Amino acid sequence: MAKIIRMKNHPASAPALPSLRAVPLRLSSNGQAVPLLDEAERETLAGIATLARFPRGARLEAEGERAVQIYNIIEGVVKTYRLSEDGAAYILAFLFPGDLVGLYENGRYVNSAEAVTAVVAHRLPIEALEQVLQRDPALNAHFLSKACHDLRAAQRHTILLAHHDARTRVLLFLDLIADHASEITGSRRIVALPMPRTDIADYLALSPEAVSRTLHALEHEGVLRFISPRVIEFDRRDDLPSIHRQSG
Amino acid sequence: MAKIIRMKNHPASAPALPSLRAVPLRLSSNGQAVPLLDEAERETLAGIATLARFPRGARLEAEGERAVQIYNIIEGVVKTYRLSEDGAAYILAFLFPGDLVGLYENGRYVNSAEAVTAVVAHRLPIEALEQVLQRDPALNAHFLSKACHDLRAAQRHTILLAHHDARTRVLLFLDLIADHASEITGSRRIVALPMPRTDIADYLALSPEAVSRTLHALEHEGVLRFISPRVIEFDRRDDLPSIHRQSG
DNA sequence: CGACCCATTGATCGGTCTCAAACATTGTGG
DNA sequence: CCACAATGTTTGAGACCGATCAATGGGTCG
Repeated sequence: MAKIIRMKNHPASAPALPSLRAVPLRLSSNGQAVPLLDEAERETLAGIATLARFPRGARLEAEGERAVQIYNIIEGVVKTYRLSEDGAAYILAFLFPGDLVGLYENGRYVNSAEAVTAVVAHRLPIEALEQVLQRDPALNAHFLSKACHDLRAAQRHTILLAHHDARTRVLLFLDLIADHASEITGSRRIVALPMPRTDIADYLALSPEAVSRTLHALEHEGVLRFISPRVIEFDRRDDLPSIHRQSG
Repeated sequence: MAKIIRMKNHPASAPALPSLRAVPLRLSSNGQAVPLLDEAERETLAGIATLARFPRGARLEAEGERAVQIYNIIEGVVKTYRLSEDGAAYILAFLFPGDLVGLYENGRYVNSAEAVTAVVAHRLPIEALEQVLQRDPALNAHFLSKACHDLRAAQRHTILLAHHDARTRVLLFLDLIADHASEITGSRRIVALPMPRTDIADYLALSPEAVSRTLHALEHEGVLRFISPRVIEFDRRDDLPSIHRQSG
């Protein structure tokens, strides 16, 4: 059961148009993430996009490579990471449908990216994308909103790591992942963890053993319940510091 | 000695125009941070900006406040942070001249910001700024570049925190701060630390005691030398994992 | 010169890492 | 359909490192 539960139905013959999901900068009704692009903007992006499919474990890009394209995820989960010299991985983010993959600097990718599950994505050539953004200020503004959204997400990750105890980190992680891959079932939520424990550990800066121990300690506390190793029933704790919530 | 060493000379009567510093997205000669804006763009921003001065310790904005303006730092150092319920602070970034302060979401500031030193900044009203960006796609693209730059900086912070040992965190911090506030003196560099140990600790997710101990341990190793508690002579170590360097 | 903030140092405690091994799950081929 | 292999996951025991609590020392500014 390694696939996201909340999966949209879309026939393989007609994949969804490009889409950016983010919490808007301006005041909106609720502080939740919403699709930023209107139909015309999605069509504009589709005009320069080609479809790409990746099996689980495939690498979308590598740190230091010349950046020629970015990806817009339609379906599946991607992780971005860096490798240290001793082989340890530092996972920077898990990316979901509506996210962009391919942050670059000085013409080269900053991070590596790998498919955690099977992934379908739009491939957007950088050259064409920059021209489109230059001609369409509103679209450019949406990419700026998305960048700000990702910056806030990175800051939440920072705050997660700033907590010393494994318990808080794991709870914050579950809270984070539940926003993307969960399904409400009565008063509790079923949360699917698309990635192995090692990836969770590399994201939380914990050992896989500590992740496992902490999850089971939380089960004994009654905070969550295992349905399978990758699927848990989880009721968001309200005693988490409000500082970590999506919309402050 | 709490002020930045590498300080530009500018008469108080004619403050510098707004400026954005970042590593460009596109391939450039060296991978270093450079001013993004040309003279016309700086004048455009100056047209909507008003000058603001803050003494050390002044708060520029608070988490949750309605966002009406952002700041472009001309001189001084600002920290952005969040407070947890028990009063602990999580410092997310130290910001320097050429940086922007005031990340917001859903119309409200995400973080609090406070002047670490005396600060001079341009106040940019959000409403006017968005109109200017809408009319000037190139300027908009530069703000996108800056957002990507800040995202990469946040990821570097994440990787810093992912390291377990205090020694590595402190070395990475010194490397980071040296890019902004250092002066070459022969083969070594004089690095000024504008902030107290408690702020360093809150940025590194260490206790102030651990920061102090680690700095002195590094002095005993010969990696650095104290000139005063806030000024050290520091030669960038080459045995740091390359993963952390500014340009990969 | 004194008061306050900041920085440093010391001892104990606790939590996570590490190393090691058993167990479960998934996918594959006979 | 079952046996097997390869991941992936869980559990256990001891060592290490930074947090914590407490107290002293130093700098700076009024």
